[in-house]
Amino acid sequence: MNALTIGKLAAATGTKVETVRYYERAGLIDPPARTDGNYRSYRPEDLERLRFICRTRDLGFSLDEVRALLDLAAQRDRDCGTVDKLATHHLEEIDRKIADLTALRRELAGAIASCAGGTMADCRILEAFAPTRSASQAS
Amino acid sequence: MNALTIGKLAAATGTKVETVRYYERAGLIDPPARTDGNYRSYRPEDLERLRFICRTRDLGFSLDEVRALLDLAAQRDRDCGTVDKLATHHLEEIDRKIADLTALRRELAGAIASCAGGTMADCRILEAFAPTRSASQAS
DNA sequence: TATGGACCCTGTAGTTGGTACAGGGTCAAG
DNA sequence: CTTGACCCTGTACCAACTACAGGGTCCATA
Repeated sequence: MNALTIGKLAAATGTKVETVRYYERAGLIDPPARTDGNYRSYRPEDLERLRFICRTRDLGFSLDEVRALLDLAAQRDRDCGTVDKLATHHLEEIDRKIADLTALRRELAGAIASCAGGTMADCRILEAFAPTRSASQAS
Repeated sequence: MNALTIGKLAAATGTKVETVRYYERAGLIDPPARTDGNYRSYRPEDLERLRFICRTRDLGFSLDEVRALLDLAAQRDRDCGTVDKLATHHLEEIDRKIADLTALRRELAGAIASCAGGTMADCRILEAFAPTRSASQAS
């Protein structure tokens, strides 16, 4: 009745049709029923599932992690400690990335700040990128 | 005399041999001279160049940007404003990434904090990943 | 001198998470 | 009945490597 075409499903979640098909190939969503004309026909639950996938992807989980979360969510009687572990691990990774980017940002900002213009030959930014101070001599 | 094999070059920069060959294919480093046995033979300048590439890659520049920086650095008499622009633009991107990750971190941390354990069925983390509160009813 | 192991060569395929066609079929409105 | 929007499959492409497979080279040691 309230079946959805792939286009509607994609539109409802802000994904692209190709991405939905890709998720099917990747085993994140089950192959749906087909209409007489061989169109994919989705049920409301499929929309929920896709929304879950989009949300977790937005939160930076890899497709493998999303798969794991979906599997876990399906086992409704089990303890949710595993989910907590997965999420916490992901949080740590995010923290690592932020720390890396912050360090990198400081370095780059320092290099930029030290440049007073002029020619390439005495550009402090390029100098900061060259690992030895003699990087630009010699023939 | 002080010619380097690809292995030495890679070791001296902390890259892998395959990566060096990849950079050659990608046009970041010139095809070096070959020995009688058809081994690549690198000069000290090549080491400098590879170090520059590694350093800028570490700072998060894309290979395209690295290529541009290398081209710019070679034009020693020109004004270095372009380098400044490229670096500043990259810095802005890093800031964007940090901001994105920070927002995401907050969301994820919130979800994790709200979970008090129990079964999947009442896991707050999973709930936070489900976009509608009715995501788990109906057969 | 022979041989073994460390190194090098080319070429191709895989990774992640999609995106972009090409070349068709289907469906609903006018 | 035609037009245009949508759908189908299959394949190739993106970054930036990485990992083989199947061979060749080099050199130290027995």
